[in-house]
Amino acid sequence: MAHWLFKSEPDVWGWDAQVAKGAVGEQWDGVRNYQARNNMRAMKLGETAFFYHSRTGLEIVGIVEVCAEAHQDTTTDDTRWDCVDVRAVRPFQKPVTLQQIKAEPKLAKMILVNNSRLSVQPVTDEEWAIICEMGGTQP
DNA sequence: GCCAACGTTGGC
DNA sequence: GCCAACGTTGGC
Repeated sequence: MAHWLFKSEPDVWGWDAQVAKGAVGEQWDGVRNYQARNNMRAMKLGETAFFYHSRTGLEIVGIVEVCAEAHQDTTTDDTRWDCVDVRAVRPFQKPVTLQQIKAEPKLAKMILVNNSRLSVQPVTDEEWAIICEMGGTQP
């Protein structure tokens, strides 16, 4: 199973808001970038992803899972834009900061480090395992 | 709040 | 099809 990473500004949509949605989850709407959209289209039900707080958090705070595969983003009539639904799975015991990620040589290839502007991105199995360990949670 | 990096738009 | 202009993102 593939792994992913979602970014959001916590002021707009943060981990707490995601948790409040419970098992039903919520669509990851508002993405208006083809690369990010294509990544969401590639997601399969049950695949897991990191939840990253950008701009005012700069840390990975928990894990979400895909609970509905790609469908039309209902916040727009523009049929180009799809999104998946995600629900919170569990928080990290300890958030993993961008600084920590940058300080770990094995994570130097992460898109998060090299293309900070892509809001939905793939994560390799190795990166997934390392970051889960850093966050004190099961992969 | 600033500004570099990036993606998109639109005139030619 | 090119590329300058513009808008947005996100780390600092």
